[in-house]
Amino acid sequence: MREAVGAPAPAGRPGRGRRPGARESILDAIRAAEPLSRVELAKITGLTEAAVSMTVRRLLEEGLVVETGRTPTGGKPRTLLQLDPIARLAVGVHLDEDATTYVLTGQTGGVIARLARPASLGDDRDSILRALAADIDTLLAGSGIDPARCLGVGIVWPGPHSGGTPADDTLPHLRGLRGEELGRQLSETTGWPVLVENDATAAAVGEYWVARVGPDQTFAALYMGGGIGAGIVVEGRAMRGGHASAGEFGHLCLEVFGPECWCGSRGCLEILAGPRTVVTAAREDRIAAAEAGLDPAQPSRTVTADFGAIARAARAGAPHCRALLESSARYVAAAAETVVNLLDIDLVVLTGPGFAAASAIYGPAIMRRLAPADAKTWHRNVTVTVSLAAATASATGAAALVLQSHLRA
Amino acid sequence: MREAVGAPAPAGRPGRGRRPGARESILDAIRAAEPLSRVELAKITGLTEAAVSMTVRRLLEEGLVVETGRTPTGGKPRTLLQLDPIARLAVGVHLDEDATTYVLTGQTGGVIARLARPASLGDDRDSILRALAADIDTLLAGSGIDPARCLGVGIVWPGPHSGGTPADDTLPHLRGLRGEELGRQLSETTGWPVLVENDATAAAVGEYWVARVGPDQTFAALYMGGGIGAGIVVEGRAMRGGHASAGEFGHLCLEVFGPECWCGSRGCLEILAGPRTVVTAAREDRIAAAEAGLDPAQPSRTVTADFGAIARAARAGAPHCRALLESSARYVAAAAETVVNLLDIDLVVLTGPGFAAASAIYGPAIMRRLAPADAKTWHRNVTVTVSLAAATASATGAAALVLQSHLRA
DNA sequence: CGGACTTCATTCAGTTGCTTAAGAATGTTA
DNA sequence: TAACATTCTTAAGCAACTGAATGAAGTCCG
Repeated sequence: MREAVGAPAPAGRPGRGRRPGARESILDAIRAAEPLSRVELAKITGLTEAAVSMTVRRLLEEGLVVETGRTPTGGKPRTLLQLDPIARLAVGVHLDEDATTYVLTGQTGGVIARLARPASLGDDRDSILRALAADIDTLLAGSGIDPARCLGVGIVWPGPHSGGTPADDTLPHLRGLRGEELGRQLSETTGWPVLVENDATAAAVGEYWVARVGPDQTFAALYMGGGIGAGIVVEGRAMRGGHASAGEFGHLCLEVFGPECWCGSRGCLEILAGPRTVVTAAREDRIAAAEAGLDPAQPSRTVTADFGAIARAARAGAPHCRALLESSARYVAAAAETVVNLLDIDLVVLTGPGFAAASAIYGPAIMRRLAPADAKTWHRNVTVTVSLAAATASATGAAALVLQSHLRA
Repeated sequence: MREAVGAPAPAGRPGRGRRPGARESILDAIRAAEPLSRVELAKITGLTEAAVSMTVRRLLEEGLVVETGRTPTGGKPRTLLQLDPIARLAVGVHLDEDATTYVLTGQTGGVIARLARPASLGDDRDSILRALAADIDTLLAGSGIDPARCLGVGIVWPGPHSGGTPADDTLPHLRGLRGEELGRQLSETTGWPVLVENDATAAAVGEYWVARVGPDQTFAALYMGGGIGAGIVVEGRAMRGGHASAGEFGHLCLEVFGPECWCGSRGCLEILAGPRTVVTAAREDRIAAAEAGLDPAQPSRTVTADFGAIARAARAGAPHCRALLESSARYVAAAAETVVNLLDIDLVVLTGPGFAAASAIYGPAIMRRLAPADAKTWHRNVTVTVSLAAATASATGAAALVLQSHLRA
């Protein structure tokens, strides 16, 4: 068991004097496979039973962990340990193209309270920040939980966690705002510590957190909202890349001489089969548009909303919409295969509103694409699943990042 | 500065009680930027000056590091530290399709002695193993170096470091041999500790080692020999994937409905533009075959050798050969862009005999492909370079793996 | 030339987080 | 009730690192 999914490193330097972290290993092991006894923890983490005992005592004193029962053995029964779900909490905020979602999440990833707001929270940065702060207060107040237990706020958007702004034209009122500025300003406004993260990366962390993925699994969370991204977790650590823009799954090249993408390159997944492209195609196909109830005279809704409408129509049997999605899915499947091959991924999780709406098409397409080479050459066993909480995965992941960065200390 | 490029983890568990490793950080820092003084090391590694001082003393006692001068400052001059290039050595062996290469390498990655042998060392496993052992002894004996300084043998092949065998039909006499068996058997035959590694991964480690790449750079070594692979190093650690088959760069999908690849999928880079495909195309094009001196009646040589001939012809101005390589390069460039976008790579190094022969075509093609989106969207600065020692990069990397796994302790 | 100053490096005491080894607690089985 | 099995805790020791003070080796300047 290695280190767990990481928040952005505290600073350029390695944590001074940090040890491999019995605390962290133990908390992560319990999270992934609770309930566990001390002896089991020792086996899993590779620590001594003595070390586990001491560390667990501290965790019990802090209230992070609780004893919840015993299982009989040949000798003294094991005392089982679990995380106290509400011992520590964090707020996750997801700034998406078509909605703003707030969740209050405990150590086990369970959603304790949630709040949905329209995407547009105000006309300028200041009013948006004030609205965010007010909503966070409302969420905490409404939950009935002691705010002292809340460790901070994680905020998630389609941009990188630092060093840049969202690349496409979502979030118009925040345009030009860099991740670190957003974090600092929101921290000043709310008084909470704030972490900023990319939506796909956060979704991956959230999935790692709530779906009890083990640190031994290499996994990718494919996220479809207004665009497509991927969060990649290797040995329990989220990959962010040198400049915090890893996971640009939408800009994998799938056609060397394909159409020009807005990113400046050609044949990207996004331009060939991204949700925006699907929506555009549906609006241009009179039958598909009618199937999905897309009004050509009123092109105003968000990509996510339109895509959802297309997916609903396809589920209801509409052939043109279904064909559009099937076509998109073949590209997404090839891109998924690329990622799986390049990184030797064990587990692919589909998440975000796009895949939540259309997983019945995309999931099987990916599995069909992976199957032949898996059987013939790689002899691996890649699992493709759909997130159980695709709609809130990113917000939960944002909160999980905050929790983890604090529980590590 | 994080942990350095990793040898395969000692065992499933985390090294029991391993500390973040002042030793490792310091050695890695010196390797990447020697000469350095103790105070500089403290700054770079984040350790205290006291800790650096103590650790360096031990390294001096062990002879790993030497003091090599002073630089004046305002006060007491700094004593500069360097690695002793021949304090510890390791043998790297590269089992390639068309040759077997041995290198004896010191701590700084410099090649102290080398030996080249034909690819086919024998007709069965036993005689191959005996030939390997004999050649390793010859190399060591001929170098005039005390064998006690040699830490072991790294062996590199086109297969995974464990859990599998080379996927294509190279190395016919070793067919069916698994990585861990090869390592164990060679260890028994030679008496040295043996590590097995994939050729592309080893090339990446070798490049990290000799080209003084810093742990802060995310980089990919693209390796072209009889096929195409990639070794990826993130935060100073080589990515191997859950089942040791990461870096299957040759099986990125670049044409969703492309031709069927031998891996069982479609449109893979390998089948569209891999060296084997280039060679086949050249042999089928009468003019290109003539340009490269490929005899259609005698199709026996290796892919690597034929590809080299094509590249030489192209360098000499042969238009058909050049066109074939340009065509291949456009696919490779798109695949490189995919990797760069997905993992936020800073540095791409081209290595292996294939790229060594044809880097003049592939390098610029990759840069041309990356440029527009870099300028328009990503605002990053990806460096594309050619390995200075492409021919021996893998063997050097194999040796580097051995050195590192020992110097960490 | 000698003292002040600057910077590099080391020493020493104290803390932390583990390890090993022994032992206490808590059950089952005969 | 004694013997056993297993889980968990305690105690002593070690290794690595930190912080703060000290020593060492130069430059600068009157």
